[in-house]
Amino acid sequence: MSEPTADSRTRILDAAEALFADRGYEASSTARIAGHANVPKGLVFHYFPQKIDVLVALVDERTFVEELPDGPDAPGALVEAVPGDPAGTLSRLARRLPLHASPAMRRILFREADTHKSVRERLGRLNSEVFLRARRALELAHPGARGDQARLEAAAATFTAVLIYQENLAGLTGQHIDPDAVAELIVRALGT
Amino acid sequence: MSEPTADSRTRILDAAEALFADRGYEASSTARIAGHANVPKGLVFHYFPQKIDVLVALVDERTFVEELPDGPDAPGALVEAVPGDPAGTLSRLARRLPLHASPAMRRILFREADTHKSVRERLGRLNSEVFLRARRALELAHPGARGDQARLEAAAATFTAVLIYQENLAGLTGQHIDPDAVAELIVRALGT
Amino acid sequence: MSEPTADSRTRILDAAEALFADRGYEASSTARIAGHANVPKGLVFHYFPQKIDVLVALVDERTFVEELPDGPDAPGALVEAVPGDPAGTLSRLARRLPLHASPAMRRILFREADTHKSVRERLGRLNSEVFLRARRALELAHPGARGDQARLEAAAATFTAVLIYQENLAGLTGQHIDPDAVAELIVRALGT
Amino acid sequence: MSEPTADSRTRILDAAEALFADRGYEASSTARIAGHANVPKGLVFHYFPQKIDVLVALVDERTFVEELPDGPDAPGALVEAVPGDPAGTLSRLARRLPLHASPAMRRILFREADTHKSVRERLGRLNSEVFLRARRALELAHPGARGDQARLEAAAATFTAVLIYQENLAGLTGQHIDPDAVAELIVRALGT
DNA sequence: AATGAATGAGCGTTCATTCAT
DNA sequence: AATGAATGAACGCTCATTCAT
Repeated sequence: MSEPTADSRTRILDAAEALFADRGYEASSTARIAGHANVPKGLVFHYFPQKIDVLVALVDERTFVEELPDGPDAPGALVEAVPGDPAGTLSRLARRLPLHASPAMRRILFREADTHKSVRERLGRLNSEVFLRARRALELAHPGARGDQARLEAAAATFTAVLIYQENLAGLTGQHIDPDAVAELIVRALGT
Repeated sequence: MSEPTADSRTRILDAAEALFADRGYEASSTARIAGHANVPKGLVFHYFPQKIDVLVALVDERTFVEELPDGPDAPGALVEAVPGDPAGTLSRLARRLPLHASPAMRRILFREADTHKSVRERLGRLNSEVFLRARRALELAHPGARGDQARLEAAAATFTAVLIYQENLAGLTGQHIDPDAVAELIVRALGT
Repeated sequence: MSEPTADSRTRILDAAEALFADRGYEASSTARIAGHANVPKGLVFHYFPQKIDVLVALVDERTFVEELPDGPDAPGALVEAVPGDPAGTLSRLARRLPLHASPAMRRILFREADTHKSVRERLGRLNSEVFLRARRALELAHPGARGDQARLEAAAATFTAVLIYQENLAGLTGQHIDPDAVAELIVRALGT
Repeated sequence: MSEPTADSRTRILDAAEALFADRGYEASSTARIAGHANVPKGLVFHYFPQKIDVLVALVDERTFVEELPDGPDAPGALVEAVPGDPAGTLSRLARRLPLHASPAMRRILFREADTHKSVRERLGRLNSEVFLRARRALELAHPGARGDQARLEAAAATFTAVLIYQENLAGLTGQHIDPDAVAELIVRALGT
């Protein structure tokens, strides 16, 4: 038995996700959200007392940053890590960002981050996570790099920044950056 | 000796610069701009027929991307370039972005880029300029890197991205990146 | 027993009808309409998304052109027609214009016709209807007038124009025209 | 020697004439008039202290109702009158309205009449004049019609109304009326 | 006579939010 | 839980008019 129409709350969130991604939070009125969701205007405020709560709920419920389980040294924590192949490891990380979110939610995450604290926090968590993984991957690949802690951090931070903002940057500046090339670069910089 | 009161148009732009940087373009009403500038509401529209024209005027008049003079090989074109010291050259570039703009205008440039074409274009110009200079610096430092054109470009693009977005990224993700460390990293990656 | 207060939408239309008739559409602000209707400004736009929709609604809902029922020869189609008494027939038509509308709506109909298409269309319908009835009346009265089709049409058009614009003309030019006298004139012109 | 550019006052009136005819008095701002006239905004108010004065000046200076000279029986007063040819006389009147005004000024005259007293007065004068001439023409043609004074007046008023509003009516109702046919009709109505 | 900056009331419209039902 | 009428502050913008120069 297939579901009937999704329930109102879900439909409201669906509509908001599409609209926020398309035109931004400010430019999406609650009335329009209700219209797209095909629910009466008042119902939006029944579920979400303030407009901002819709955004918060979206970020809470529809983005998920996959965190490294257990301690930093837990076995199997980093599926993509392959000792001895640091560039490949980073490339795989690039292709499997530890972020579960629709493309629309990704756009929202970047677009609203500088105006809304809860969004910014989620983005910060994503950043930490990617940074952590990149650093771990580099550590695993270069067991000797211990003395170069500072350089390793800079490498991980650089990779993280480029990786997370890649899409965004291309839209703003028109310049495309290939994450694989950056991965290779980073690895060379730390190379034997 | 204090200046006489600046003329109204300047006061309007001053107020807008401060407000746009502080709360964003959308959230700064024309009435508030007029209030801060201490001019009547109508005067804003006397000088700037549409609100967006205030933003455009700010970007036009208060940001300036310093472009490389003459041809690509003009002497003195790249004041920060010192052959044989690529890392230092990049570091100097990091400290002297070819962008003349107040801190407030920089915030505006990054913040409004994805919503307003004219802002995006200015940012694109800045990006190109930094990329060009970074690439030139790396070429000068590594005359032998000719065969590695692709890697050189990736290096320049990576450095540019980190450099331009550094401030922004720190605000969004809480992670600080030291441009000097990135410069050193990049240079190492291109190796001897 | 006085009616309970009419609902808001009705009160808005009442206020607009009075104001549009009194000072014209352009000169009646939405704020003033709301004030007269004793409703908050925003409510006007709840019911009528654009100001023009108020005028359109008035014309749609508060003017009605009574069209000739059935086919052109339907019995009883033209209640005022009395064969053999064409002047009387026209006079009766003059006294019972096939237009159901308050005096205020009539003023609005004439006043806004040249600026607003929907008003003009309604007025055009009224004109056609009066013309049709006048022509029919003359045909019934002068069964022999078949050869004079052109003259008959001119007569009907003349009568229609004078009849419909009578009130308007008196206001503009100060000259009053007696529809009965025109009816008699028209009939004489078409001879025995 | 041809004139240099017309003087400012004239240019302002030219611009206002074109704009008022095109979009109406209310919808033509003084700033736009100044723009079209290529004069500074302030100058409009130098010549015409209030906006309405522009309209008044246009009507005063650019429309002229040619009045019957001398007394009502002055010889040669009615150039188009030809005793014995009343229909022809009326037709000639239709073709040579005693109104000197550009097509633009005619539009203004009809359009603004119901909102502006000075315009309405000028239109009233035109109406009287046409009425007078039509009545005189009919009197000359039908010397015996003395007993029918009332009918003669109705005939003249009908002809006047149709003649003056002909163009206007066609625009509003889509119905065209041929003044010659009306002339013939009127004359038949008074016929021998 | 000529100029354009200055003024402020008012306009149509939007919108988040409230609330009685 | 569900509804949509009601509310009023605020928004971007227009405009006739004033006035110092």
